[in-house]
Amino acid sequence: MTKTRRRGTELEAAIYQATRDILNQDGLEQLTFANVAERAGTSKPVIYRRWRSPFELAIAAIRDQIITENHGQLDEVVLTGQSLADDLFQVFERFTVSIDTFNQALVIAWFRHSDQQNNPEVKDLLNSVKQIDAHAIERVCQRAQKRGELQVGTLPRDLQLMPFDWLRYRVFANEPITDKTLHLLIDDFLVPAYQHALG
Amino acid sequence: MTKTRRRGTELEAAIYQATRDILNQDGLEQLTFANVAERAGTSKPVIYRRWRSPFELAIAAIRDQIITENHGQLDEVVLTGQSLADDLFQVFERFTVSIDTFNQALVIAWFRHSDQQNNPEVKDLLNSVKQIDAHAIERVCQRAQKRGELQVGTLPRDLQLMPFDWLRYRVFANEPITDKTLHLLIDDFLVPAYQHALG
DNA sequence: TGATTAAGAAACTTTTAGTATCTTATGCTC
DNA sequence: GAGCATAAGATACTAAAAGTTTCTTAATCA
Repeated sequence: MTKTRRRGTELEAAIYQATRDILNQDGLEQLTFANVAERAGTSKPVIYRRWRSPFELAIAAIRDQIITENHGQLDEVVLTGQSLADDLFQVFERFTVSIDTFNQALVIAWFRHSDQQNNPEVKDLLNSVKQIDAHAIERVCQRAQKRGELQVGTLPRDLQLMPFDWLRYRVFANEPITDKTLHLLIDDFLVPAYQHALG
Repeated sequence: MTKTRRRGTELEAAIYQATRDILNQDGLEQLTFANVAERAGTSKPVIYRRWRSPFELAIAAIRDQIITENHGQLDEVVLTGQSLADDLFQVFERFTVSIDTFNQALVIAWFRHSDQQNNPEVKDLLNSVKQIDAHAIERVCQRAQKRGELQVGTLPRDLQLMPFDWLRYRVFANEPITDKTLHLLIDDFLVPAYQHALG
């Protein structure tokens, strides 16, 4: 019989981890408070005291991961490419690592039929992620401008975010993302489009 | 007390309609057999006899709508544009009418954590929709080729489908789609990309 | 060291999903 | 048109899971 009890931040971290494990391994359908409690080695009331529903918990757990772990690094990737295309490839290769988690938040929002108006948590998450994505592209463009590949200027926000949207959609629709996919995106779409917009 | 009883196709149509109403108005979370039965003016056992779960019913109802009503018309849109950009606009404007329904199928697949391998119904749906979308683009390109705007050739499949993917993503992420959005997509992305690929 | 807070176990209540049974309307066959 | 097979729909039941309450005791802090 264990006499030790976790509490506070340590306990919450364990609950978040258990939540994400269930989401990734078994899917949203299996995300119940009972399952989370068992996996985190705690009990239902502990979880009920903190979150109102498995969905709130899921959003919190996803937020925790995106903000603290994965995504914050995207706009800090060290760019070493010799061209616009090279740099873009580096950004997107890093990006593909952490897509799944974010999509789950959107699926949850859809499932609950609550748009961002009703769901400030999801809205915040979305905005902070967009901010990071756009910044990564800005860095790439600035390097290309220094090289003389692009003229000076800033791309429209929707243009900046489009490749990220598309890659997320592919994951959502269960389409593979390979190096070839990324090269198609970069060579046939982005470089021509950027040159057209800043050319 | 009503003595009249619907059966067969008529009854199924009512159940499909009730299912879609619930999906659109209340979301997937509210899609239970009890709710569907009540809304369709029938009873639970009738529905249990035909479908195994609310998800199977949802896929069937969505399939019913996409195949029979909305989407089949996309590649039959009468194109009257004077340019590649005009024609593309006409296709996408028509496309935006029927996106929601399709995304719901993807959300359901995600929720159940079943990819297309496990879910032939979803796979079929996806493929038939992709076929239609790609064909619509092919028609537009052929017209542009006759006009001399593009060289002869066929775009890669992923390139053909990219704008549809992106628009679906925007709906999924609750981003607005306006005429301005479409013009950005067409003028800054597609036309340069198509000219690059067939230029 | 005593007081306060919160974790965790267990039992309980309530709700909902899923099933079984039965009556009777519908539509087909002879 | 009478009788028969099929399936709709009402009702009640069963089983499982969600959600809640209570209580004991570990952790933390004054």
